[in-house]
Amino acid sequence: MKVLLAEDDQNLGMILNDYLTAKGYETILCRDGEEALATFKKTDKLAICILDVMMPKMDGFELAEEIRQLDSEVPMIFLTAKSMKEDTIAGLKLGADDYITKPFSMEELLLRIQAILRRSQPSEPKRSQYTFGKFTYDYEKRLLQYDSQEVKLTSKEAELLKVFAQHINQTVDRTKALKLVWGDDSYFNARSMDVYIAKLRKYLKPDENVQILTVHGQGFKLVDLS
Amino acid sequence: MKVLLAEDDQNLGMILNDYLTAKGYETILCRDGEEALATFKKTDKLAICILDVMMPKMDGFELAEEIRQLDSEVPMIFLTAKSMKEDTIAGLKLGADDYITKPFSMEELLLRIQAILRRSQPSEPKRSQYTFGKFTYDYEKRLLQYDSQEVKLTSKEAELLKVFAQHINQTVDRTKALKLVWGDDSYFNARSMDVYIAKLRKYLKPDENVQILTVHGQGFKLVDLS
DNA sequence: ACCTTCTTGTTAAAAAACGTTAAATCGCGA
DNA sequence: TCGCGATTTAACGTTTTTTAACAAGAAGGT
Repeated sequence: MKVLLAEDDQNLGMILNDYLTAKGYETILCRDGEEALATFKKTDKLAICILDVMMPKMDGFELAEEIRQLDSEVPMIFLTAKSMKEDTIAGLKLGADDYITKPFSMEELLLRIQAILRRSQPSEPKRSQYTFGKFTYDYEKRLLQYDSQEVKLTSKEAELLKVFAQHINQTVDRTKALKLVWGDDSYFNARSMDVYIAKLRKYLKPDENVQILTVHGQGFKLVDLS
Repeated sequence: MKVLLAEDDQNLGMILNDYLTAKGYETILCRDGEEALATFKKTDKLAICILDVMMPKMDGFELAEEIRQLDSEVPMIFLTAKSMKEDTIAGLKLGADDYITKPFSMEELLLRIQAILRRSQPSEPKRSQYTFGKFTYDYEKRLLQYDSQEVKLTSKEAELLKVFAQHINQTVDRTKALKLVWGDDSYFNARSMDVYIAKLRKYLKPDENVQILTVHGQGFKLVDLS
C-alpha cells in the first residue's frame, strides 16, 4: 500500500516515514510541494496522500488542487500547523478527506488513514482490463477486442482510452485528460487530443451502444448503454 | 441527495456544508432550530437531517420532536458537544438514528451518513430514461424520441431537459436550474438559459400535452397533461 | 386603465469549442 | 541515414454556446 508523504520538516518527515513503514506501508517522502507533485505524476497506484499545509515552493493546498486535477479519487489528509479554521475549510473544499492538527500522535494519524482506506478500498480496484459494450480492452497489452476482431492501439491511444475506461459514464474534463495523457494542457496538446478522440471513435464504431460523447466546454464521456 | 444541516456555529457550519457538498450532497444549512424547522417544512425529499443539540431559539431535541411530527421516517443524526450520556439517551428516544460527539472528523460523519442512508434506502438505481406525454427521453443517449422521430440533443439541452424531467409537474427555480446546468447563475447564463428554453419548447411542440410553462419571477415547470 | 419597470421570448450574429483531414515532424529501429 | 509508424501541427469545416438587440408579457403603483 503506497503512501505519498509531503512534509518539509526533516524531523517529522523521518518520524512519519519510519512509523508508517513499520506499520507496513510503502511510504514515499517528499520535501516540498513540487517534488511531491512530480512524484505523484510518476507513481502508480498511490493509496493515499498525506500533505503538510505549510511547505516551500508549493503549499499543501496548491498541491492538493493539482493532484485533484490528475486524480479525483485518491484520498488526501492534511497536516495543519494549528487548528486553523480557514485552513480546514480551504482544504475540505479541495476534496480533502480529513485533516489533523499538529501536534498529533502517530496512532491518531494511523487510525485516520485506516478509516479512510477501509472506505476507499471497495472503490473499484485498479485493473488493466476493461469491458464496455461488446468490447474488451486490455491496457497493458494495448489491445481492443470486439468479437474476433482486435485492434492494436498506439501508446497515446491506449493511455487516452484507459482514462475514459476508468471513468465510464462519467465526464472527464479536458484538462484532466490532457494532464494525465500528455502531462500538460497546452493549446496544441488539446488539438492533438481532438485528433485522438476521432481515432478512438472510429475504433468504437462497431458497437453503437458505446460512444464517446462530448460535453461541450467541459470534456468527454465514454458511455456504455448496453 | 438532500441533507438538512442545523448548526449555529458559523465555522463548523461552513466546514460541514462545504465538505458534504464536495461529497455530492445537496446541503441546506440552517443557523438555528426555528430556521431549520421552517426549512424542513418547505423542502421536499430530504434524505437526512443533521442536528446540533445546542442551538439558539430551538434546541436540537425540540427540533427533532417537531420534525418527527411531520415525518416519521426521515433519519436524524445528532451532533453533541460532549459525550453526554443523557443527551444521547434523550436523542435516541426521539428517534435519532445516530449521534456523534464533537470534535469529530469529517470522515467519521460521512461514514455514519452513508451507513444510515444505505439502510434506509436500498439505493434506487438512477434512471436515465424519462417519459412524458408521447415522448421518451434518454439522458445518457441524449435522445428525445416521439413516434418514430428522434432528436439528438446537445449537452446543454440534455442537461436542462434532465432537470425538468426529474421535476415533472413541479416548478424548478431559475437559479436552481442555472446552478445545476451552468454551475452558477450570472445574468448572461440566465439569458442563455432562456434561449435554451426556447429550443426545448420547439422540440416538445409535437405533443401539445407536454409544455414548459414559465412561472414568472420564479422559474419553469415541465407539465404533462396527458 | 395607463405608465413604469422588470422579466421573459425570439431571432440573429458573434464567438468559442470541437471535428476532420491531410501534411509536416518526430523518434526509433533497420 | 533511411524508412516508417506515431504524433503533432495546420487548415478548414461544422456545431454548440454565448451575446446582443429588440419585442412582448407580467406586476405593481397611480
